[in-house]
Amino acid sequence: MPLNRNGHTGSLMTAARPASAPERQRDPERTRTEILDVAAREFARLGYDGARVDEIAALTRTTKRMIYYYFGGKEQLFVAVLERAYTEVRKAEAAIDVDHLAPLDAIRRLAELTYDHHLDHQDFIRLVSIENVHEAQHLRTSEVLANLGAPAIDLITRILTAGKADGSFTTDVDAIDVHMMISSFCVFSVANRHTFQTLFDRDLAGADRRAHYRTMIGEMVVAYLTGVGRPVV
Amino acid sequence: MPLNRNGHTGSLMTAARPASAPERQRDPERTRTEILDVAAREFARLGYDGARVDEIAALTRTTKRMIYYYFGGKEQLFVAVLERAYTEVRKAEAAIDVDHLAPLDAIRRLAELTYDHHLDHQDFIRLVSIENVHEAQHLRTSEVLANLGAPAIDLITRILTAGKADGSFTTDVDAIDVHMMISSFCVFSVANRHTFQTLFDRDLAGADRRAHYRTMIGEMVVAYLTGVGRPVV
DNA sequence: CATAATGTACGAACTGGTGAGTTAGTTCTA
DNA sequence: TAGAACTAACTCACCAGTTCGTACATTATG
Repeated sequence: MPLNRNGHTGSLMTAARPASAPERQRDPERTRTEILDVAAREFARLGYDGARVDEIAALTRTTKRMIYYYFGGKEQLFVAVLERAYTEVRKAEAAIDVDHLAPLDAIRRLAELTYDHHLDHQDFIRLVSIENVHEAQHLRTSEVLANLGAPAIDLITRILTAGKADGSFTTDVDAIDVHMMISSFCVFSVANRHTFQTLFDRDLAGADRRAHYRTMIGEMVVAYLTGVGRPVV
Repeated sequence: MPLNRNGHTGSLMTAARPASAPERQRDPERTRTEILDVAAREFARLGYDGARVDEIAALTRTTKRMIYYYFGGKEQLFVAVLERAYTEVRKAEAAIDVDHLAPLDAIRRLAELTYDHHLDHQDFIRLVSIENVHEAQHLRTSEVLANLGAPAIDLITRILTAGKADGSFTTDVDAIDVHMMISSFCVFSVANRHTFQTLFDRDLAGADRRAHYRTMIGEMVVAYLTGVGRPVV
């Protein structure tokens, strides 16, 4: 299992060794990252209480003692996992560029990109669900994650402002509500996939339905922003 | 703590005793129900692995032994909790009557009623989230819950058929997708309440916002069913 | 009095966490 | 530059408290 990510804030930032370099026996960067990788999988798979520190350690090339050495405890490890996951998502969001599109196309595109992003990061959605069961008690204690939602809202605000200015949006709505509308659809598709499948015999996240639901969320948002208040024919 | 619910499928359905009757020392019906009530709260609050059998027993007037006597184990207890919760929700859904309304009003009303129902049963939504973390493994083993989604879909199908017939719905969409659209919004409002609050400083389930979001989901559905495909002004 | 219902006490396995000692790799010094 | 000195990184063995589950005794009730 190759390790290639690097998000550690060490005091001395060691440059990534070239592939030809001899494998170090001691590599704090690698150890930390590997623990986080495994922990993220285990927490997403089994929940906070379901995941076992011993098992996480066993799936690592290091020992349980190292988890306590680097993170302090199970709870702090979970917070670290959440922090890294949210930070990565934020980076992906920041890469979204729809400013060059007309407002209607921009908001549709944003919805579709959000949908794809959620479907591609199902473990992250699971972690968020788990954190909600715990009433966001870990997220709340993290300082790293303060004001993490702002950039996404700013983007939507820009689109809404432009759309109202040029008359393409007729519905008066605020950015957080639009974000919530898009998120709810995308999150539900992943988070409630299993009970929905059981009750309605339809896999919301199945590869064969992705295109359909991607289009649907785009149309939903556009219909809402252009349709409410317009007289029905 | 008064007990008043009664959903047990005992072999002999004992009629509810009048309030004046002497309190029985042994009352399997009451014991079973009380265990289910407490277990539902604890599982919803802490998740499957977070909830403790000893703690559930302690919050009951009976002992842990009775949990094993009546349900067999922690896992079967959780399944019983899910079964009762889903069955109650089904009853509430069956009580919804919008057949007398015009299609547009009917679908809007259904969305609004669904929203209220979700907000009033947040513990149920939590149980569903928890069950999804476990990939619906308990729900799948339950025979009681087979085809539980059918009535809800049938109702939507009737409304959609009527709306297409009289021309008030222009968008071609199937009933399960409409259900999913409504559910995603309502479920998200409750299930992701805590992380959303933390990131965006807005309580989606706050009493002061319920009217706003109830209206919003109604308008969303109506806009989607009437708006997609119509030329934008 | 037969039996369904209930309480008591206990145990085996697990689980998060830690004390204490060891080693790889770096840096300082003569 | 040899090697001493130092420290971060690491291993091992273990513990104390917990947690699900059960054997066995007891009592209410029809």
